[in-house]
Amino acid sequence: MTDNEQLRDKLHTTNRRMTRQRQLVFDALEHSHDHLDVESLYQRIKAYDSNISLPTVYRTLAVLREMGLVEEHQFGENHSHFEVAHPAPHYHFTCQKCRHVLEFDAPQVMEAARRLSEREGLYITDAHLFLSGYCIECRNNGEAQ
Amino acid sequence: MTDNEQLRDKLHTTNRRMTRQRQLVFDALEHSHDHLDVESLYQRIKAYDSNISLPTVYRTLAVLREMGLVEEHQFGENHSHFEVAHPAPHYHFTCQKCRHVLEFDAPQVMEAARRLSEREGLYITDAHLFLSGYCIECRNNGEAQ
DNA sequence: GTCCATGCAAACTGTTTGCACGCGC
DNA sequence: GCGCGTGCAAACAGTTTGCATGGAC
Repeated sequence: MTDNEQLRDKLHTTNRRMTRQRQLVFDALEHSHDHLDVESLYQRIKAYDSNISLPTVYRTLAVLREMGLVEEHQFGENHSHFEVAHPAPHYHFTCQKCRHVLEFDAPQVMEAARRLSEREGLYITDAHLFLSGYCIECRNNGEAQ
Repeated sequence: MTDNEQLRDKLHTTNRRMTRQRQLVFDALEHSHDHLDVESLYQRIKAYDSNISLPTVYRTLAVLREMGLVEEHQFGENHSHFEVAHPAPHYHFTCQKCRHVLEFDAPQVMEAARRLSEREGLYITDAHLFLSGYCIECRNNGEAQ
């Protein structure tokens, strides 16, 4: 099943329509392996459809997130970043200087979450581990530490 | 050393002045063992000084955070929550239904961070682990899961 | 043809800034 | 008294909403 079929399918089973705009937003996220904020995403999509509006991008992202196709992250900023949902849990480090994002996994985190949920009777649906500091390049440039 | 002396001291060593407003903001955070958002904090402080302004609360929080006396958290919302800084690293779970915040520690997290930083040459200054889901009360009330 | 999705403009929330006055040191 | 801190109002960034038109099914 191609990604677009997956999108069409998920939309159909939730009584939503496949539109050019939704396809464009999803494609843009798929083809960027970055963690785009809404404004950057909007700019990229405008290259393919100069008429698309920012509210449509926001509404589409909300729909995609609701359907579980994309994930939203804050990264300690006042705006959101989005990426296509990965099957495996994964976490993020961002450099405070160059804003580069590094993804990593750490099975210890789900283990800690599992223990906590057992002890406290929680039902945990989301786990975000967000590290920040300085990456090796920024450290070497003497820009910090 | 009392907490107010600690505040006065930190202010002094960073060439800042002790004001009634700064004292009030710090006190309010100290006496609430919650994770207040700025609006709630503002409302509480207004009970002691009805003239204090919201920008002053924001400016004071920025100063306290810079001095390392308070910590800021996002909790996946579009506004910030603040708490007095704890010596030990600690993490948060919030219930998506009742918004209750549970603090916990998990040494595995710093261990994972340490390994990652060694492997990638990072200098890590902050680690936030944020879990969310449903607390035991909200599960039992059949409100979710 | 029906009704959901879009574009536009305007509203809204959380936060920050410019500026003149006031108070800590 | 000097200059940082405050209150007020206004600006700002990111996001959401109301509404009339347009397009998916």
